[in-house]
Amino acid sequence: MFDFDKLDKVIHEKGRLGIMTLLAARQSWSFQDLKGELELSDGNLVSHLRTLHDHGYVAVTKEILDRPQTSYALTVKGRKQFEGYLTILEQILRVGRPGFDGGAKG
Amino acid sequence: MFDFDKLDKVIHEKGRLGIMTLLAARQSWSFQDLKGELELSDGNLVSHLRTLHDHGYVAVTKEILDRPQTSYALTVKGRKQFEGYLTILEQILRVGRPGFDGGAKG
DNA sequence: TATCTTCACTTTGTGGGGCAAAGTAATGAA
DNA sequence: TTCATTACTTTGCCCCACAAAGTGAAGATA
Repeated sequence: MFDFDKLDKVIHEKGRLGIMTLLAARQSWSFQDLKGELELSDGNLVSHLRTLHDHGYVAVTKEILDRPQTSYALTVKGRKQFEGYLTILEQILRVGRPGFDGGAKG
Repeated sequence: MFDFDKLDKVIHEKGRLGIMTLLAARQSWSFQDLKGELELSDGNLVSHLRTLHDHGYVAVTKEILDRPQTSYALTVKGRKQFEGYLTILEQILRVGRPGFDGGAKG
């Protein structure tokens, strides 16, 4: 009926889902921009980004401009996984909307 | 940009998200049907259903036919909360798809 | 009656992980 | 040299998902 059990646990967590969605919407984000948009504590944000990096979903680029600035972007793998995740969200929307009948038994 | 931080924690858990989606798709589900569709252990399924019930999202009906049969259905509150959840999923789909530009800065 | 099964549920224990708070190294500004 | 900022680490707490095993009630079977 729908593959809810295939929802990627790495992505399916509010903080990381927020990060992944932003990274999917724009090529590159600085740490500060992510922090401003998501309202997570430093430690929390870093730790989610590390989790995503450890799974190969996010690439990290460190440089120093005026100040140190780390940038984050989706990897090919990350984008693919996120696409799969979005596909399941679409299933949920389709099934969960009134009017759907997935072979009702009673 | 999108209200990911408003995702209802009660709903945003794989097991309960599966339950809520099924309950939204059809008026009433027996315990056995839910179990068959979701492939959760008894204890796990009961505990998720209790959590949803404790939050007022799910109504429980007990009756005895051939065998004991408990049925579950969304309450008005549950449907409303789920609708709000789906709305955020739509935001995520819109923002997370290639081509979106939420006011890119770089 | 005694036994068995099914159903729905409870209890127990374990492990994982989100999260906040505080601390830190590196860099540049004042 | 003092301060602020950035990105990150460490520590600790607490919640909770999950599995496994046990329970009581009801009917079926013999």
